[in-house]
Amino acid sequence: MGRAKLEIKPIQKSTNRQITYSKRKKGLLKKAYELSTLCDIDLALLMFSPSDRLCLFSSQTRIEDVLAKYINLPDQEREKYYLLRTLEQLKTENDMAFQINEPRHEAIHSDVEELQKEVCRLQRQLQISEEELRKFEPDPVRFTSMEEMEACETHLLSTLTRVVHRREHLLSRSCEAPSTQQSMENIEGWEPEAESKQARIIANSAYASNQLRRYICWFPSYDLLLQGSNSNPTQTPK
Amino acid sequence: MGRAKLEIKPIQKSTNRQITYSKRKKGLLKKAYELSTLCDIDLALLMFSPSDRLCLFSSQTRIEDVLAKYINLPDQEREKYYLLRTLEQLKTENDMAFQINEPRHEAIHSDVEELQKEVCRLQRQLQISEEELRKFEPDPVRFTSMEEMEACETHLLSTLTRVVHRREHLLSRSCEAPSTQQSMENIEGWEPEAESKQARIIANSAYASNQLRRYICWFPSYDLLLQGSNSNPTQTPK
DNA sequence: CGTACTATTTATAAATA
DNA sequence: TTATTTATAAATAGTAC
Repeated sequence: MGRAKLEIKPIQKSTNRQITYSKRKKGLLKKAYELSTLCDIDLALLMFSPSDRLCLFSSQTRIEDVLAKYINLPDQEREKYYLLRTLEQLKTENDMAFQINEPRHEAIHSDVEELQKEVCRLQRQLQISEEELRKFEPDPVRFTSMEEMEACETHLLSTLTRVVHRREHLLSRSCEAPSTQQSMENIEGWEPEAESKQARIIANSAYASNQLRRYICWFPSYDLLLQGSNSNPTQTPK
Repeated sequence: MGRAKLEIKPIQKSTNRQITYSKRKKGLLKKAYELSTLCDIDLALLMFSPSDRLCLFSSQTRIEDVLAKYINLPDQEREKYYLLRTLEQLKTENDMAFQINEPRHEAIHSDVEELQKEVCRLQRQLQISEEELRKFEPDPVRFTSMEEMEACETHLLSTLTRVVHRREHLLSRSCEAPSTQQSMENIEGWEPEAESKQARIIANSAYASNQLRRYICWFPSYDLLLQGSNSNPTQTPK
């Protein structure tokens, strides 16, 4: 349509390209609007102008919902494979529906495949991190076996032990005899060390030592965990 | 175009609607292809057929990148606000660009706003869950204060205690005197209870009781944690 | 950049196979 | 159903403002 037939290939002249974009964008938006209205369907159209500005059309909220589904995958288990399935259908559909004598099929195909891979990858990643979180934040009612419960306990205990040892290690480096209550009360006069992170830690240890003492009182068994430590263990208060 | 002028409003007859969809979909895809080729732009088109089947077109990989950005938000901090920004631009642009005498502007506007809210909500949610995970999986070297370290320990300990109490509770419900080694060896003859979850748990407790005994040997201080439990505490083996 | 004007091409509604 | 034909409506390339 138009005075002359225009070959479908990139327009070289920048001004012409911009003009054509403006005109055809308007047309495409109108067509999209008409189709979505006539057939009462959800439709979204996203494009970037030659100067890379975003232009968007969407008929309903469905497309946003699809994006939300992408994002909310962890929460909405039942919709997890929705997209993957529709993309699979699409690969077939595209070859059927897109009957233009241009070598676009391949590009579309590989785009879709990349998208599918990405979705798969993300689903795997999600599954992994969900499992990881379950290890830490278990719902005790949900346990189905004692082994599971024990694995959880072991995991928590080892993390806890690691943290406790770390603190114990830091305390022992900060004063020569941190194992007695006497010496723990003396740590208020320390000089912070050079290393920035440790300096900050040690600057807080006067407060921390008191907290630790109270902590041990609350949990009499707790200090026993420290006995596995390489550094001097804190003694149980009598 | 066509024998008669067609009003742009939802087609009532299902068959006609389906026919019009097929025809206009093809046309829209062609237009989208032509525009994206002529102007060398990134373009994506997503639509759902009247029977809710997905049809997609995309000119390059850009749109997938945008989706990937949505999805990868947690990983790619620097691109976190890209979409939000472009959506902001869009709100202005839409009013300018979409010059059709139809009351679509408002709908588009509110769609965009919803999207923006969704993005904000997800960013908040992400931040929260990241913090939550840090509580569980701390890098001890990263601690900047003793309070932080202690908060972490308390958190781990309370989770651990919760799990331990839960197990203790289940064991005590499953046999009358779970506190002696003798009675723990007798639990192999239990009748599983009616409740499905608990039934599964209890079916495993013969094995579990042995595991627990070994566990207590490995961590002599561990059973002391149980003393805060409401149910009968497990005794420390002598 | 936007509009307005055509001469043409293109899309497609309705009919038909 | 789905594909093809045909008459007509719509889009737009080139042009000028």
